[in-house]
Amino acid sequence: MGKHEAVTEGAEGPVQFSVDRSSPVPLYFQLSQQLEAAIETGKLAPGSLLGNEIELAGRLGLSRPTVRQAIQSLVDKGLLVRRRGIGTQVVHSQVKRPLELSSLYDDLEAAGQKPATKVLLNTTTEATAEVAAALGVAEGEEVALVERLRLTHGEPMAHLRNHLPLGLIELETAQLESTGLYRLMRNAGITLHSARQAVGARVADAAEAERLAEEEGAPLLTMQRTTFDDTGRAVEFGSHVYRASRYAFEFQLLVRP
Amino acid sequence: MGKHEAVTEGAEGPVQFSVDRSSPVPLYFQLSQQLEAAIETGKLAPGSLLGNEIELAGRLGLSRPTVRQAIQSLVDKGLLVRRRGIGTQVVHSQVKRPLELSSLYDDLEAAGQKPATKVLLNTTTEATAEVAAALGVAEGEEVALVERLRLTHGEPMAHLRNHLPLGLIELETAQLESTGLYRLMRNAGITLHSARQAVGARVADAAEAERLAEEEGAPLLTMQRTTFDDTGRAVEFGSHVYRASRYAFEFQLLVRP
DNA sequence: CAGTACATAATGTCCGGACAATGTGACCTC
DNA sequence: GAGGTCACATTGTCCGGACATTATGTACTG
Repeated sequence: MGKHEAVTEGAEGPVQFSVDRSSPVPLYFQLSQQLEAAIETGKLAPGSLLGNEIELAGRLGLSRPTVRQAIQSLVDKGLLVRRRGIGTQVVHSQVKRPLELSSLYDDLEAAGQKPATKVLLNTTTEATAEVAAALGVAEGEEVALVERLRLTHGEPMAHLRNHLPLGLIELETAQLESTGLYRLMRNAGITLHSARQAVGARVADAAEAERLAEEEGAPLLTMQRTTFDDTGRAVEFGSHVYRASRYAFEFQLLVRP
Repeated sequence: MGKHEAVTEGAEGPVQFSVDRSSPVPLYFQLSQQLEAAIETGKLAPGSLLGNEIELAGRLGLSRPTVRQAIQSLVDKGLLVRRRGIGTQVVHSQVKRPLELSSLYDDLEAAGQKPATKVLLNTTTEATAEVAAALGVAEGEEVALVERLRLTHGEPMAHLRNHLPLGLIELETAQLESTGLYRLMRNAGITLHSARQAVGARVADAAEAERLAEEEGAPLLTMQRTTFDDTGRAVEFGSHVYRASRYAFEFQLLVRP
């Protein structure tokens, strides 16, 4: 199969793109990945124009809709901005990543913190009113309960309590200690779709302080999260407490046009 | 101009859609709005199939790409889920709204809380190292500074401190007390694009406690936010403190597939 | 010199079709 | 009856074109 190539004027000379029609990877996806890589490595400088869609399509041997689909996916990610009559520009700010439904485990791992997990509890319990409402089950119904302590550098960082409906996934303590809950759920074939979160703060009582190696009255960051799969089922309800002295939520968010 | 209509089987009978080709509103947008309205009012029941794209297009007198564009926008909003070989389903969870770059003012107003704002400070100051780094200006450069107290039911809820580059917008105290900062910026022609946020917690010191009518040692929720416009300029740096006893961040987020 | 009108360039919208990939269910075979 | 095979339905990808809309710059006009 022939490879088509195209050149776009970057900051330090031209940037090359090419697509492989014999690959099973969709053409628009090939292009969007190359564009994203070029942007992230700085080969496409912030603020620079991308060159018009028609010509880019022609040079790559693609149709304009395909090129547009590639560009659109990066616009949705916040990496590009389109201006009618002007062109498409590389956004010029420190966009890192938008808010994702990532687990604390993944966050820490990405930050190179090598998180450790200690499973305090892995059992079942009767759903309280709050848990039942969140998971959409009857009050008093049996649900899975996991309590974990997340540590970095041997120091506790957060206390995580999760309730899950039964029959969804078999949680083994060993797995829980070696990876994050979301990864386990994804591996079990559950398609995470959305989550509803609430973030607040309170001060530690004696028991919490003890668990987290803080003093009584220390500030704590709290998060409650209900996660849904793509059928709309609630698949997890989490009630977490973080030491404010050691953790803060950081995220990027995009304005939907 | 002829109107085409289409019927999709909903929960309690058929749902009608129609597009008006004489309208300047894009066809895909007309359709997506009607679909969204039907979903929100429950005329399209959660979990119900949408009917295949080809037929829907035919009945509306639209092409399939146009119908797909309408559906895609709702998939991006998390309202619909596509399954290859199956069809398009109405997601059936309590999706309310994804995380948006909304101001506290809008949040409270939407919740029917009638927020009041008291401007404590509306002046300029020299940028500290932190502010300079966030706004991308030189340390010591003159920037605008606004401090506001946000109240509901006569009770303080949050202390808001914002730094802005000079020359971007003229902030008048009267306007600041009657609406939110983001709305003022949008009205001034600034296109908000993305923001980087950090949410943490700490306990109140004596001065903060006094300002917020809390006691010393009370838990506070803190947020720092840098907002960028679509050219990548930092247009605002906010450093806010909320009374944890009266406020928590709530939001919905979607998993990007 | 200022203001308008026009040409130009780029993205936005829309069409009609083609083939591929995938999940479901029915049918058939053993 | 159990299992595999195949037809079918549906979304996924891609094409090539057409016209509309909007912003920019230029040339013309008063």
